[in-house]
Amino acid sequence: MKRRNTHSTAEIFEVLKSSGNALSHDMIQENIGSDIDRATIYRVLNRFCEDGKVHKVIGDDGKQYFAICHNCSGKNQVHSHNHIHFRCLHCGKVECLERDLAVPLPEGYVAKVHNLVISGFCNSCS
Amino acid sequence: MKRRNTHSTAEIFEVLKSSGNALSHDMIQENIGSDIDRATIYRVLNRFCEDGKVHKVIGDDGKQYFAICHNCSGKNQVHSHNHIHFRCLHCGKVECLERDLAVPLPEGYVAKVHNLVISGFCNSCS
DNA sequence: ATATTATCGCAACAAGGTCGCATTATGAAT
DNA sequence: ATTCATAATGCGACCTTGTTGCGATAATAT
Ligand SMILES: [Mn+2]
Ligand SMILES: [Mn+2]
Ligand SMILES: [Zn+2]
Ligand SMILES: [Zn+2]
Repeated sequence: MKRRNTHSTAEIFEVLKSSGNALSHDMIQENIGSDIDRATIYRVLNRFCEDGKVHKVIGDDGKQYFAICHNCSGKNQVHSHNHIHFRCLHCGKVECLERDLAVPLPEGYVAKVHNLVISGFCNSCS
Repeated sequence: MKRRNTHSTAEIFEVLKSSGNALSHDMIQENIGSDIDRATIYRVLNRFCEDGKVHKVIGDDGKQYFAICHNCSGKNQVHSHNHIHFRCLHCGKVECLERDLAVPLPEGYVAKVHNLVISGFCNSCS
């Protein structure tokens, strides 16, 4: 299962990188030049996640958002990013607030995945 | 639009209360005695939310979970609960960790809704 | 008891995401 | 350069979660 370099993967990664934010599937499809199938986009994104190049967040709208990983060592499927994400209710932007958050859990609880989203109005929209 | 007391509302609220956790639609349908239609359950739950009796969390599985509000003054549709929720990857339980969390946002950002979920293994499953 | 209308049940719908499968095209081997 | 194995794609079908329209039912007030 060695990865291949395809047009799709290159373009999708480029869109994610140049955006700098977390993007949903349809945001990616809009910002992309060529026509790439929905299923392909999801498959590419999930592959990126497996490879530790990208992480996924579920928004409070129930949609999946994908953002490039920074300082992400592990290549595991689940690389926990314990930072907050902010989703603007006006412009739709979803960004990673890179400041890490220490979350205290009760005794005996083991955290595997952090999915922290705050929605509201961003600095450009408030 | 005055609310009426129906079997459905009573039963659903009772299930939520006796459970003590945040429940998804299908969890409610399982734990309920009678047969209540899916659409009705959602409508009842959304009414509860509007009335400030219940709050909703989107899990990292993309599903909606509903939990009874404690210390919730406002009757607004959006009553922000800035506490963490924990979803157990083994037993499926979703609970409100009632300890409030102070989240620092960058200048100019206005928080409206908090959707904070950590998944992993609870004390009974770790 | 009657009237009003909030709520219900059912079916249809919509959105987001996944999967199976035949086809394409990447990267390695010759 | 050609051939080969198979990763990746496109398309359609499918699934799950949740919402909506509408006629039927039942909760409350008079
Ligand atoms: Mn992030
Ligand atoms: Mn809660
Ligand atoms: Zn904005
Ligand atoms: Zn558990």
